[in-house]
Amino acid sequence: MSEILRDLNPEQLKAVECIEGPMLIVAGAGSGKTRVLTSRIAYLISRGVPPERILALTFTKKAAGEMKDRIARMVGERQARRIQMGTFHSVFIRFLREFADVIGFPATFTIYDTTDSVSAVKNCIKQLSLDDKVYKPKEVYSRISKAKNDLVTPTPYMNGAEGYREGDRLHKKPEIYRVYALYCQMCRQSGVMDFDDILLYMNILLKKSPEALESIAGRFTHILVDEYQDTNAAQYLILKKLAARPPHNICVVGDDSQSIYGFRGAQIQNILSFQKDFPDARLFRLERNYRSTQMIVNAANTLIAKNEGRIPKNCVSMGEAGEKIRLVRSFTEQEEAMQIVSAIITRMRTDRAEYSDFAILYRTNSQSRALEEQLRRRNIPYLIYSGNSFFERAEVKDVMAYLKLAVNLNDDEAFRRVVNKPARGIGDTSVSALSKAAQEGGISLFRAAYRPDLESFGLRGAAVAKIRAFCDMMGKAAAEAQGGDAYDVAMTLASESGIYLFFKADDSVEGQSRFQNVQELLNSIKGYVEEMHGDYVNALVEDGVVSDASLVQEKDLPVVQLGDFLENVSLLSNADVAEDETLNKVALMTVHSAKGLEFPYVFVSGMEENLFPSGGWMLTEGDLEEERRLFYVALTRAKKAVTLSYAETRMRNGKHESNAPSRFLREIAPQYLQNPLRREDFEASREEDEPRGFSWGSGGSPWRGKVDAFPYARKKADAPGKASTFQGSRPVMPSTDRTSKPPVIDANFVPDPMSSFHVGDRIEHNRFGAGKVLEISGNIPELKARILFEKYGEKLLLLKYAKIRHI
DNA sequence: CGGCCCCGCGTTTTT
DNA sequence: CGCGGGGCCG
Repeated sequence: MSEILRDLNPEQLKAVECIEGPMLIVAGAGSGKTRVLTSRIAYLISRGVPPERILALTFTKKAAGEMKDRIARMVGERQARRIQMGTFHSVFIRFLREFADVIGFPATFTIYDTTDSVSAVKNCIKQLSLDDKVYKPKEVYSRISKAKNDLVTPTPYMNGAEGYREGDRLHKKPEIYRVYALYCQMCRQSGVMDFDDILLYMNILLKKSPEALESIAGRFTHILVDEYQDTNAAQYLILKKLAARPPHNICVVGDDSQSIYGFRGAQIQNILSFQKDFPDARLFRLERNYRSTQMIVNAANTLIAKNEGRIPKNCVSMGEAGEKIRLVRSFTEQEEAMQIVSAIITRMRTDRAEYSDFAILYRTNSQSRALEEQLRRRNIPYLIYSGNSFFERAEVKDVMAYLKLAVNLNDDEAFRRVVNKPARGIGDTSVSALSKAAQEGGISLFRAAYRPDLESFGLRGAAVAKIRAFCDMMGKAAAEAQGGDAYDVAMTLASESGIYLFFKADDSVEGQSRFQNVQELLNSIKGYVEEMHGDYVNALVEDGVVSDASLVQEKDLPVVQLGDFLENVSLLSNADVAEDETLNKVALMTVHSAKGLEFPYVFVSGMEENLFPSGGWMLTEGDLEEERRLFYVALTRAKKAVTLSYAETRMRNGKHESNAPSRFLREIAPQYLQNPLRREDFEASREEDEPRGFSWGSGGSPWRGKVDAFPYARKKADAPGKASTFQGSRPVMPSTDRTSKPPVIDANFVPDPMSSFHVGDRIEHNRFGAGKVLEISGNIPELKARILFEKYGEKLLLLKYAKIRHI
C-alpha cells in the first residue's frame, strides 16, 4: 500500500485517501490527474474493495487502457482485470445488452456510427417526401442528437417539450419531429443504436426498471469518472442515478478550464455545480503542474483568468522558469508553415530534440495542408491525427458494410450500401420497391426480401430472385458469423460476396490502393483476433492456470467474433493510433485532439480572429469562453516551449482571407511573450510595405505612394479610435484579390539577418527578386531599408518582416 | 446501370 | 480550392 501512496504530493495523497462519500477532484492541466485516479483505485483495492465493485468511466478507450495498465502495475493484472473500467459507451452497451428485453431491443443490437446515422436520417427524410435542401440530413441529425442528449424522446418532442418544436418552426423546419419519430422507429426495427441512443436508452432503462437500476447500481460500491467537465446531460443523469444511494461514493475528476465539447452537448455546469448535487461533496484541488515550465503555466493562467464562472484555482508550475512564448508573424499560411518547420529544425539542433518532441496544433483540420507541404519539402516525418480517415474510405466502408450486415441482417444502412456492390442487377428501382415493402410491414429490408407478396410492390420475379440470392448469401454469412472466428468469417464473406475480387480486379493505380486498403482492413481483423488471444493467454499465465504461454493450444483459445471486432472499431477514435506509428514523427492535430496529450515543443498555428477564436459571425460570450478554454488546452500541452503563429492572409474555401491576429495573443500577459503584439500588428496588412487594401496588378504603376507606405500604416495605428479595428472581430481587410501579386520565387527562402545589410548591397527578395540597397534607416528592431528593385522599382521595407538575402 | 460532370458547400467531434 | 452527392446522359 505504501508503494501506492509513495510518490504522491500532499494534495494528491488527500484525494487518494478519502474513500467515502462524494468527491470532486479539480485537476489542473498536468497536475497528475491520471496518477491520482489510478492510485485511488489501487488504494481502494488494497483496502479490501473488490475490484469488480469499482466502476470507472472514461471518455476514450485510450484513457481507459492507460489507466488499466497503470493499475495493473500497482495491484497486478489479475485484480486490474476485474475492475469495471471502460468508456461510458462501452460499459453502458454491456448493461443494455444484459437488459435489452426491458427496452425492447435484441441483445445483439449493433451500433451506428455518425455516418450511418446521418444516412439513415437522410433516408427517413426521403421517405417522408421532405425536401432535403430544407431538411439537411446533417442538421436534422444534430437536432435529433441534441434532443436525445436532453432525453427528449419523439413523443415529448412532438408535444413541444423543451421548446424543440418551437425552435424547429422558427427555423422553418417544422417537420423534424416526424423525421425523429421515423428514425427511431427505423433504428428499432433494424436492431441498431446510435451513440446517443446508448446514453438515452440507458436512462430509459434505469427509469423504467427499478430492478435494473437496483441490479446495476447495486454492483458498485465506488464510481469514478474521468473528464467530468465533458459529461452531457444524459451522462450526468445516469451517474446521478447510479450514485443515488448513500454514502454516494462517486468521485469525479476534471478541469472546468478544459471543457471544450460544449458544442457537442457537454455541460460545463455539471462540474461547476457538482457540490449542489451532492451537498456533502468534498472538493480537492490539484494545482501543482508537473508538466510545463513556469512561463507556460503563468501565461496560461493569465489567459484563462479572462473567463468567468470558473472553479477558483491557482496552478503553479513545479518546473523550471523556461523560455518565453514566441510569436511568429507571417504573410501567408505557406510562410507560416515554413517558419514553423524552420523553427523545428533549429530546435532539433540546439536542443537535440527528436521529431516526436514536436506537435503542431491548429483549430481546423484544413489547416494541416500547408503544414504538410512544408514538412514534406524538408523531408520531415510527420503524422496527422485526423478523423478515422482509414475507416472513412469508401472501399473500407463497403467491406465494413458487409461485415456489419453479417452481424446484423436488419442493418438497413449496410444493406443498401452493399446490395448492389459488386453489381448484381439490383438497382434503385428494385431497392425502392423493396423499401416500400419493408416500410409497409414495419420490417427491415432483409426481412422484406422474404415476403411472399413481394411482387405486388412492383418487382418482377427475376428481380425478386436476385434479391433473395443476395439475402441467402448474407443469411449464410450471418450464420457463420454467429460463433465463428472474425477473421475467417470476414475472409469467406469478402470472397463469397465478390467484393474482394471486385477491388482486386481494378488494376488502375487508385484501384490498387483501394485494394490495399481492403487488405489492410482484413489484416486489422486478424490483428485484433490475435491481440485478444494474446490478452487471454497472458491472463491464463497471470492467473497461474498455465505455467507458460506456449502451453496454450489453439483450440483452447476463445472465439473472437466479428461482432466484437465491429463494436471495437465503432468505438475507436482518432487518438487511437498504434504506438509505432507515432515513433519519431512530428505530430499534427487539432487542438481538440491534443487534449490529454503532451509534447516538449508545441506550435499553435493560425492564431487569427475568425479562426482561433473561430466563428466570428455570431460569436457569443459563451462560445468565446469555450474557444479560450480550447486555447488554454493548446498552451498547456507544452512541456518546454510554445510558439504561436499567425498569417496575414490565408486561403480559406478557395478565397484569400485576411484576419487580424487573434485577440488571445493579447490576452496572455505580455511579460510571458518574447515578442508581444504591438498595436500596429492589429492594424491591417503590414506586409512588407504596402498600404492596406492594396491590390496587385490593378493596372498602372503599382508604386504610387510606395515610399511612405509603411509610415502611413503606423500613423493609422496611432490614430485615436483605431483600436476598434481589432475589437470588432470582422475581417480587417476585404478579400480584395491579392492573387495576382508577384509569385513567391522560392518557398525555401531563408532570409539573412537584418543587421547584415548595408547601403549598396546587392540583394534578393523572396517576392520582388533582385535589387540594390539604397538606404538603411531606423533602429533595431525597426530597421528599414530603401531598396531599388530591378523589376518593381523603389520600395521601403521593414527588415524585420522582409524576406531578403544577399546575392 | 454506370460513369461523368456540375453544383454546393465548407469549425471543432472523446463515443 | 477540393470534396462528395445528385442528376443526367450514354
